[in-house]
Amino acid sequence: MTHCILRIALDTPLNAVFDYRWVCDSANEPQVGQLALVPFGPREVVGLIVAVVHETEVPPEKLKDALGVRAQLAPLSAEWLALAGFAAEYYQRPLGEVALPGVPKNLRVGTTVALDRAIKKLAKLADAHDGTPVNMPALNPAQQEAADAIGGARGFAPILLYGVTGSGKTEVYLQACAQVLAREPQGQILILVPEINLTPQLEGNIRARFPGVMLATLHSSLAEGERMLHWLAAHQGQARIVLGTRLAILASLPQLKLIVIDEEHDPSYKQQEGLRYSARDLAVWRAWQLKIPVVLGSATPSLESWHHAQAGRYRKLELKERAVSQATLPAVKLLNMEHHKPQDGLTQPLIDALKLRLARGEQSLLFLNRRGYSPVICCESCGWISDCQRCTAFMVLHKGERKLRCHHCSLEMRIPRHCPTCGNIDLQPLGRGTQRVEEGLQLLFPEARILRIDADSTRRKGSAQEAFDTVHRGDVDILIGTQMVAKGHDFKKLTLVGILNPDTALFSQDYRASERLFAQLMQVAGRAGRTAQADGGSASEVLIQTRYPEHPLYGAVVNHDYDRFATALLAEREQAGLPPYLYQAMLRAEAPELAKALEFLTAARDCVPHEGITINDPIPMSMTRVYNVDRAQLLVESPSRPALQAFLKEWMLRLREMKSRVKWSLEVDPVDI
DNA sequence: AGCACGCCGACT
DNA sequence: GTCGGCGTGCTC
Repeated sequence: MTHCILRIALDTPLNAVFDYRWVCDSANEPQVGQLALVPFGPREVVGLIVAVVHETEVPPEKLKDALGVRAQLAPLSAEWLALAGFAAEYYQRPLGEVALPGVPKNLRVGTTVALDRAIKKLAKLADAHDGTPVNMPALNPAQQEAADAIGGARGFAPILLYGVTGSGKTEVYLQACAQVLAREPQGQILILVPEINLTPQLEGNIRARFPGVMLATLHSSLAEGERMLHWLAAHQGQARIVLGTRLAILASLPQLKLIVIDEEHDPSYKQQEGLRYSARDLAVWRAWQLKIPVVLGSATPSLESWHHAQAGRYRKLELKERAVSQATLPAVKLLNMEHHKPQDGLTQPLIDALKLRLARGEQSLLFLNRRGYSPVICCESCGWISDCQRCTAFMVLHKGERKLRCHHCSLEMRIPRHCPTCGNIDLQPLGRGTQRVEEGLQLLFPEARILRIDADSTRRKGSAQEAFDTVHRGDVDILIGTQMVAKGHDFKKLTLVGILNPDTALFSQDYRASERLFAQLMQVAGRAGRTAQADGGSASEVLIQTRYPEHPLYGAVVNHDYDRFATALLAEREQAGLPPYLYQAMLRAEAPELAKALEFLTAARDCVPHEGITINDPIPMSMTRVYNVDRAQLLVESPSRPALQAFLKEWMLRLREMKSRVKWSLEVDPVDI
């Protein structure tokens, strides 16, 4: 019996590893990659063993004994540790903060009963390794070519699968998966989707197609017991297909042979708090590390991926046709709101188009990315508007609940009967959200079955699914919704899409806004006409109400021309010196007083030399105050990623030394500027 | 980040 | 007299 020292990463913002004593004979030492229970301050926590050594600098009186090693669990592989290590370094966070949050909570507590139970349960399940697919539909030639290219790819192979909405990308993934499963008897496949709740049919499709393989899902709304089981099934190599959201990119997958990122342009692949990683970027790194193919699928690829494809670094596979023969892309028309004055937010041509669909028994979808009744109310006589007391934002009118609500801090108040400043009783709603459009529709079409789907109408768990089921059953004539309705769904009877107020994003300060708007419009337009019309006649259409019909973005949407739009946008980015031609990081600070936040950022700007790095001036964030805290930001740029990385590493050391009381955080490759 | 320790205001 | 406010300091 001797002692060894376990060097352990813990889930704490402290940028350090911690050493613990452990009694073991030298033949039976714990292994790197195992989890261990240790005392940490007044608590007991589970950490990750990153080294087993025999000496330590830590003075003996500080050194504590580890309490236990999770020996039942196979160590996390060296490759997985390297992935976590890379992410930690790249995003400038401590290793423990990257490696541990993805580990199921039941593995991170003092007791191992849940772990032992899960291991036993999985051992009972027969190893389902028969990758033979059933009911494989025939592919069209372009789909077949893509599936074969992915299935046949060897080594590191980043592939951009660029296919119009409805072109059958999912079928390509599934058949490529079938090829990989057949070739690699133990191989695992990771499929990432933006939001699992919006793609419930994908899980069903995979299960139905591959009845002989174990499928595990990983996403944030899993119950703890399930999360444990699924994580373990992936870690032990039993689950051969893992379907998950961005957090699944950090799953332990010892036999990983293929990664698929569906809708790779989707902003939800970027984590927006804590460790701000891009699951898409980590997926490409992971594929590179393991020398395996990675498929990035989209109808509107991110400019980053498009740029890589144009430069030949990614292989581009294109699906130009809709998969269902006779299902054509919808005709997109712009309705100039200067010519057609809207009533209740709807122009006459759109109203007529809705009438036509009602008469034909077809479905319509109205898209308005703004929930609530109206985004603000104001007093007509003194100009008072419904500002939030705690945020730089308006209180949104929710008429049904008779409340004003701030969408940023959730502050609620009753609708004032009269103006709080001048007493005038004539308070007017300004602008319109989905609730107000719904109300207008009910007046215009009293006989129609109208359904609203947004975050407010689907707050109860499972209610979103119920709502979508209602639409799929055909029990809805007009669907009005926010971006929730834009993704994924195949509405068979849908032949009209109306887009109500997209103009605001055209003139945003954020240079990525137009890229996002374009993707969103293409996505929602793609909901229409996904099935062949029986009579062949009732073509589907998309009507966009705008004040700027001459804007090139709309021109590109009308022509379904992502290619040209992306090329133009990339040229602009290159000329303006913006990503992907430049690498960025954002330092953000928050404090009760804006001046304190700005002061910190100014000090940060000057605290370290920065040759080859551009540090901009600190500025207040566009929404400066949220929940009584003022926020400011400092943008750092460099044309060289390694140079930026080297600078950030040094910078973080200095900033931590500053011991400022201001709360700050760094985001590498920021998406919201 | 947690969590404890520590030293000053309004309550049973 | 104490409950508790959040400043500051530590975690192998």
